[in-house]
Amino acid sequence: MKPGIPKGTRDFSPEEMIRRNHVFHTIQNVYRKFGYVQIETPAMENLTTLEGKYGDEGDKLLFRILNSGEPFQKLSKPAPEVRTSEVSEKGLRYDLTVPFARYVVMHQNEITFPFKRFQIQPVWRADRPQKGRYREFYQCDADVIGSNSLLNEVELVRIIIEVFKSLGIQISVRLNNRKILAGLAELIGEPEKIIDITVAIDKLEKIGREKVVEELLNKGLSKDAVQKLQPVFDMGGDNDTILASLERMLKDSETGMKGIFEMNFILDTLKDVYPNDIVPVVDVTLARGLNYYTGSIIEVKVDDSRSEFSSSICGGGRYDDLTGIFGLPGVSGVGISFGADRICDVLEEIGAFPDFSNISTRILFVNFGQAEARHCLKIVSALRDKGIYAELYPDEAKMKKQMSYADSRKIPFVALVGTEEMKSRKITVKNMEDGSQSSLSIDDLVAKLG
RNA sequence: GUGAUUGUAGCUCAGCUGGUUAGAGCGCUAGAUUGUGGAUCUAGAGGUCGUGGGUUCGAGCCCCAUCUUUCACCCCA
Repeated sequence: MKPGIPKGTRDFSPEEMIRRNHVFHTIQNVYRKFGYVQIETPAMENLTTLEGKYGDEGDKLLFRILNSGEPFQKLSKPAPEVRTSEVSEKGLRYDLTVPFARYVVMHQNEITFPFKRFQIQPVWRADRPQKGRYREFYQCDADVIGSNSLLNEVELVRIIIEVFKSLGIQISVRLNNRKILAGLAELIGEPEKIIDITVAIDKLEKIGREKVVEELLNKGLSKDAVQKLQPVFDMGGDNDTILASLERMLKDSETGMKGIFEMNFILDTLKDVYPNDIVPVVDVTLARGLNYYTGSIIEVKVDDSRSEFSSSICGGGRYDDLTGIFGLPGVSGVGISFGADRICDVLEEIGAFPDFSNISTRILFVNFGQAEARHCLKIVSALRDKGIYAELYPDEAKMKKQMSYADSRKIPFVALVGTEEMKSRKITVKNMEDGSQSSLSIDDLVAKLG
């Protein structure tokens, strides 16, 4: 049998894992610094938990797990009409936010609100893989649930900026508010078409004004309604200009005005508290597909001359009632999610990973035979007790082979302890970089490597 | 789901309009060098040409199907 792995999944080599862990640890450290605590949830959830939370597209991309116990046994042979629900009741998680909402409801009596949790785990989507798109990928989520304060939004933006500063990636942050989009839909008298409108508007930059108008008309909007959206197409300038013109448009929409207020609050607070940070850009065209967002919407893209990466690498927003469907209404949450795999792709592309050579074994002991190996193991053990990464070559192989092993592992020192050294209680240490050799006591060696 | 694209040695890839025994570089193994890695030289191992059908006297090359790779659309981290 020829080995293989499912489409859109990947193996990670030791070198890649070092890099990936660097990203995970950087994000995790920032989360911890801001008071977030970690949880994990199962890879699979009940389909009832997952379905209907991500829109029609999302449901299509859910990986469904076949029930165990031969679910097809009772079915007739030639492709019977069978409802998915009859053969599958579990699915792999599509994101971390919905399972988190489920977690909050199930554990509401143990949780002290506001609850600030982070979660770093893989998610699965049955997408067609392409650039920056995998069927298994890691999300690094931080959410605050049980607090309406806009200070949470402010904090999350600050976290984003700190993370990417630590990683060394230049970014741009875009900010929008679902209430503004709802206000616009209200304004043109098509409040129930908010999703269609936002999805179309989102493409403005990509496909241009005419195509967007065409798409809106196709979705059943009247010419008059589309005409009313014109100011949105023309919107430009700095944040204040955009917000001012939105205010003119939405002055009669209570929801819309609330969205504008929220945006202003977040931007003003950021400017006041973090005057040196990059400023999020107000962007009415930012839609984000996830159906459950109700307030702020955040998206981060790479803005680095060294990178061509155009997909978003972090996103988030506020959802006012995600726990409601699980039976805990009136609890608002807001969160962000870093796409670790895409971030790794970007770091790779721009060569911004730190140098991780030499973080493993520092010294390898050559194996000359049973008695020598035993003697060396004692020294190795003493070194490890001092916190020095050391290892003994397990086989009594040829010198060349053992040296090559050290070389390919980039181990900087090799210890040669044969009968001579055992007698004199010394260790011959070879520096693999310059080839120099010296004869040292254990204490000298500890001092050299420690 | 739609439209393209890819698959030949462990890796990166050649392989002419279909024509004898499918090649190279790197890597690997052994030796030159039995207590010294990288550099050099020599030798060697390694392939059902993604898979299954078809066309043909003859298929790595043409046709069909399928899987896989990569990319765009849709959507998204």
